[in-house]
Amino acid sequence: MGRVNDEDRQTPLARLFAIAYRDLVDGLHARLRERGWTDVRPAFGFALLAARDGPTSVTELAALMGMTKQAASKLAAAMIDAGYLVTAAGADDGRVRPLRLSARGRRLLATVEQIYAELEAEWADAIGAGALERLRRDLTRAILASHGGDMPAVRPTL
Amino acid sequence: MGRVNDEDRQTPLARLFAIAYRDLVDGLHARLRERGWTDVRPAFGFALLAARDGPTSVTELAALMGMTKQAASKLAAAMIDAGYLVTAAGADDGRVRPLRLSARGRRLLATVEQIYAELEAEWADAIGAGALERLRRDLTRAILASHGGDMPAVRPTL
DNA sequence: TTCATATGGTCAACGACGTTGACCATATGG
DNA sequence: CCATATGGTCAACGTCGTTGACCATATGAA
Repeated sequence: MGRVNDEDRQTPLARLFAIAYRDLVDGLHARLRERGWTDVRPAFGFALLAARDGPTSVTELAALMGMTKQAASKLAAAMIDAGYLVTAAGADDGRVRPLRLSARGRRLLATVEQIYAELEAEWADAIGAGALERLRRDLTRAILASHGGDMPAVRPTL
Repeated sequence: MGRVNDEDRQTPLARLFAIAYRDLVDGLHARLRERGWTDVRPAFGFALLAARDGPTSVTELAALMGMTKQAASKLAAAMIDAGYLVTAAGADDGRVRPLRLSARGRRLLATVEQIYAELEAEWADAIGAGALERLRRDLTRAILASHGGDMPAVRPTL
């Protein structure tokens, strides 16, 4: 007793976050594959959410995901290729090309939301629903506090 | 009141983890740059920790970081190139090439630990030390629970 | 109207980083 | 002494993001 060994050292938060994130993302995509969605790339998830409530645009996507317009443009192209997004007409501004979910995209989104709910439910089983909500609340608070009250992009925009 | 808008929907845990992780990692590297460490790549951090308490090896590195031996080999080469690691002789097993911290690597590690402590202290200021430890405990518990009690690699080994 | 400037979006070249596959060197147990 | 496992490297490739150059449309001011 009293000796500080490796295990006594607290695991760095960064490591915990990295592990937790990959757990969820890998779990999601593993289950998607099990259910026949074999061409869903990890980056698709957040883009689907962005288009959930209405058309997005390349620039919006870029801001949400904290990447350049060029990268967002490639991502959108890949998702259009895969049949999850379609470019829609009808923007007031002639420069923007609205992106919206295709029928298949809506089906994927529904599946993603269902699987994701399962994953969070499993976390709740593991540590208790109360602890899970506490975790979400603490984490949200910490992030908001260090960003002046705004929820930042998935990756901070550089 | 009563209307469910975007902000009422709970932010997915995965998104929170992704943001939190990048916050810490980017914060660390930004401050390293400020202090003159300009050639530190994000992947170096966990490798430094691996070599903290004694020599590692490419295979150990690979296991810790959840990547292939080949990728770990490249990472080690980059860190040797940059002068943070040295290959040491003196393994019982003639196949392994022990990796240990150079003097410069030890100085970097000390700086990283100091900055990292600052970052966690800022989180503690933001949400309270108690809440931060609670967060760490809940998260650790959740991860361990879904991995049969072992702390997994940063990225799950495939 | 017209021009300067800002903004949405694309194309092309490149770089960082990981993967697979083939291969060599050393251990280790019949 | 050989079969097999394990530590490590080299080479080719894929994914995904970046920078830089560029085009098209808006917008405000002269």
